[in-house]
Amino acid sequence: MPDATTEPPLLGHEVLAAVLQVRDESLQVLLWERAREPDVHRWSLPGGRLRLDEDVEHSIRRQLKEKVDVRQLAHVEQLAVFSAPDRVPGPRLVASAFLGLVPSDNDPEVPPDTRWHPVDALPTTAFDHEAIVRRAQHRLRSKLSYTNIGFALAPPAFTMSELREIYSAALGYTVSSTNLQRVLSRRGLLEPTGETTKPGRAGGRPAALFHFTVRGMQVTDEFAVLRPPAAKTR
Amino acid sequence: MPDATTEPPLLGHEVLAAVLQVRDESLQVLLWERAREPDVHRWSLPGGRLRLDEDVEHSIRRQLKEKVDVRQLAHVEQLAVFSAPDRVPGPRLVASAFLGLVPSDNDPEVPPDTRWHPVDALPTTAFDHEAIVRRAQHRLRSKLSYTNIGFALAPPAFTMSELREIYSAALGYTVSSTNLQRVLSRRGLLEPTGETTKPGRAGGRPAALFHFTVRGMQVTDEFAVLRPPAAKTR
DNA sequence: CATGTTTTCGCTCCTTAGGCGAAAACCTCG
DNA sequence: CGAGGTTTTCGCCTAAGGAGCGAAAACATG
Repeated sequence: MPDATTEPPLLGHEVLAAVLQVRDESLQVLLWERAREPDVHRWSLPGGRLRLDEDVEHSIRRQLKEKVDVRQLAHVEQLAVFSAPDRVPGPRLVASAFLGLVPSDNDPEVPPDTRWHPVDALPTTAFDHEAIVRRAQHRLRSKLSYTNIGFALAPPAFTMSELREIYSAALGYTVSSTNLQRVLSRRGLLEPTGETTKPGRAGGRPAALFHFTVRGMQVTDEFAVLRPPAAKTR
Repeated sequence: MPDATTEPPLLGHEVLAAVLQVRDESLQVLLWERAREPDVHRWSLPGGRLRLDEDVEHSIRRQLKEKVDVRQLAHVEQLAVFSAPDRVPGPRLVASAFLGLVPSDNDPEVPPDTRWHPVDALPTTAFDHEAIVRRAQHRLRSKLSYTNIGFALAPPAFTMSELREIYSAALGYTVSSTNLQRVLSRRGLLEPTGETTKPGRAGGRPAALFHFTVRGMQVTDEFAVLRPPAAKTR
């Protein structure tokens, strides 16, 4: 409520993103190494200050574009606000945290101080950034199960084995490609392209290529377990 | 990143809550009528400025305690940050929005300028508060289906008919008490207390009383559709 | 005690997740 | 070029959870 009774407290606001990608069979997050105090040499999430003329979504997209070359962000969503008064030393700074997803087929160019780190083997992180990564990881895992967010981790076309590996890496447990295909197809999210890949040098049956349908390409958190009444088909 | 290179922009931060409760068979939200410009006489969400010594969760809880007497908030969770530069007139103000849930059995005392409004018949709201209410409603509906958040809307003990009405009102469509009981019981969230109610003046079989189990009393968004491998029983 | 009302329970059906093994389709090597 | 090895695909089955429906149970009233 914009009242100017006394003096309203003003504070800094930053946006941070845990950008996740499956690479080398594991889920990894993009971090850069701090060169200055505080928390020198600790690893922190990309992001930066919120400008006065932009909302947080614009801001995180701009910052990611500026600091690291991540144009192919397939999905970005808010995670939560991190606002503990002492979350960073110095003047109060509130953070809007985001989850970003990059399809596994591209390898964006990143500055020299920036690296991908497996989320299961994080280096010492700065401030509360590890908590943010954990939150991102948890959100991704949940949504992989009950939404179609998987498309944001997968390349435009893929074999079921490839998709299986992506899902397995992100979920942290092995999923079978048989079942994965069934589930995604049944929901109308998956479609064969018609093409097949040539088998590896070890032989094996050539794999069919799939891609997500248009319907599968935007995130829907529509997924009821207590379903709406059965729409009475006649 | 706390760098003092140039001058980091400072901005105001408020916390707002869409407090929802099922009353009179419909899902309602707590709003108060603005007495001052801007947006006089429009209805807005309870909340207020974030203080420098508290995080947003503390802040919203404090503000709700101060402005309206809602001590029995069964559940509070972050919704999202609303940060459009022009979301309120005047100096920049970012909002952290929350969802709050009040069990249907209590009728908290509220100030005279404050009213409950059915979410399906909102009055003209101030600023972007309607969007926040919509978001809250959507979040509630989703989570009712795939989590056990329902306990926060229900009284400590209830009949299945009562719970059915609560769920129906919140979800916006009729659910059967038979199925509701089955689903919740199977998940180990529901338990009969052993007691029964006396039937109304119209007669009828006395209804058994239920309550949520301890396990059902904290929100778990654990709900995988792609389930972890079957834990190999034997 | 007949009638009306509300709740509860048992049975069945359908959809979806998951498992498993056989068949299909390719490779390489002798 | 056929045997053996590899990888993918497909069909068939099971299990589990959600949903529907009607009968039975348990009360009230006149």
